[in-house]
Amino acid sequence: MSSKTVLIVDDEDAIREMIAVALEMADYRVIEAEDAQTAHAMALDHKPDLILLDWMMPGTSGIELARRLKREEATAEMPIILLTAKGEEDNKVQGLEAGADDYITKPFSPRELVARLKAVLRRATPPGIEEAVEVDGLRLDPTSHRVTSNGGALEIGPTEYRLLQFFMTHQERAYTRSQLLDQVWGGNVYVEERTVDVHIRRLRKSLGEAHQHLIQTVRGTGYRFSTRE
Amino acid sequence: MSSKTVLIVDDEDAIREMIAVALEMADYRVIEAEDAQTAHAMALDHKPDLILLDWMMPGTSGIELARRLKREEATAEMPIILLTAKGEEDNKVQGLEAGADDYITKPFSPRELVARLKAVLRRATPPGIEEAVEVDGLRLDPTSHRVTSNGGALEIGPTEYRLLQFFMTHQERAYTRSQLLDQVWGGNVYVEERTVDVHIRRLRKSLGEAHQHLIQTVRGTGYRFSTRE
DNA sequence: GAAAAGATGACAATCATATGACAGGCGTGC
DNA sequence: GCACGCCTGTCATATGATTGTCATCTTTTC
Repeated sequence: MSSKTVLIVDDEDAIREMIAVALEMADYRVIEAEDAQTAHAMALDHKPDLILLDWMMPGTSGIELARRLKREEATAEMPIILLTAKGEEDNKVQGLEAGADDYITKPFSPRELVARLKAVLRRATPPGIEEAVEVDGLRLDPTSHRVTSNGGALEIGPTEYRLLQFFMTHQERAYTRSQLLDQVWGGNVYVEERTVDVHIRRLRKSLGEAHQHLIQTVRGTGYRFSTRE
Repeated sequence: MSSKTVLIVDDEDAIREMIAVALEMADYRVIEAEDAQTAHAMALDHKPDLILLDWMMPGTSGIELARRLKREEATAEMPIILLTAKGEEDNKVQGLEAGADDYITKPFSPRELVARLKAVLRRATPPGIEEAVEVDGLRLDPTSHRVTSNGGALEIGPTEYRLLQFFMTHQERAYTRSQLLDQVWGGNVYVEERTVDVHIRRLRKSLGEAHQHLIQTVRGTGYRFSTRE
């Protein structure tokens, strides 16, 4: 799962640092800006997935920046969370009007910050709709996350599920072990190529007699999912 | 019966107010938004039972918002009634195409508004919200707010009840912890994802031997309610 | 038949989920 | 106002599934 990038905009080093640490621990990538000007440029350059914006800053204020970002098409979709000192309730309305997606009052706990950030990100990224694939009575349904063989549910591990999903959406084509590692395991993991063999075996086992012929060995190359032959 | 929540979206304060009063008299809970942005957020956060949407608004228009709401899964099921100025008959087609469930022409009487609103709500209320759902001898009856297993009443906490209700009305589908938090806890609460595990356990415990197999773990993903396997 | 490539079974480390316990919050009844 | 019990969310720990690797066996190729 690729981690999300968060842009922190605050004029105080200490606060930026504190937030950055909290977010990095929660496995987000973090970029920082200490004024609105820089922040605006970074938003355009790095396209962060979310912006944490301090309300009060010297020069262009946070809320002004929020408005500006929402006005421009390139940045309008980026969710914004405003940070503000306590007890400024009317700011809240103003903030949400400016297009902020959420609003956190200082002081806040790292836990709260991360939780709300997650919630906002979740809302901003509607899950893609995936369709079921069916071949020869073998059916993989991403919605229920289930694989059935002629109607009967199959026992299948997470990796084998991903492997099968990849194969079923890329049929009739041979892949090397290396390609499969990239596609199914993800770009930069370090595992032995032979490991693919093992998972292929596990997948075949899971598929059972009825369908294991669909996973074919291509000698000297790798594997292929095919209904033919 | 718990009263329904209606989200009013209109840029004119006076109109919102007028409608709000009418609806509150008819015993609906009312929330308001004056632009599409806010409305979208509120729809996600508060999960209103129905949305009253002004056709013409500055910025994102009503119809655009309608389309967006229908496109996203979390809001697709919410019925929408479009409000529009008189004599724009062709809007009607466009509106219904965008997924609106009904269409009211301004000016309208409060009586008419409430009547059509009721009608739409009646039509739109899916089973499980008002009607009982039953699966394999496990029965959840929203009217009496009661769960029975082969006739015998079950001890079940509020959260577990909502969780079960959600599951029974969304069967054969895998949900991540995150999605369950959104759907069952509501969009704006911040709790640990692991908390879901605990409530799943409590729910399973409540269901007892007879039915706990219906709540299935989908390793690496989340949980699923299913009668199969 | 020998070499090369793939299949298979076993295994230990790792990771995700299940479980039990606990403390704070909330409402109820006294 | 106060004690009580229920519900919740969180944590630490237990349990069990999954993963990557290796050694060994089988098949294919020439």
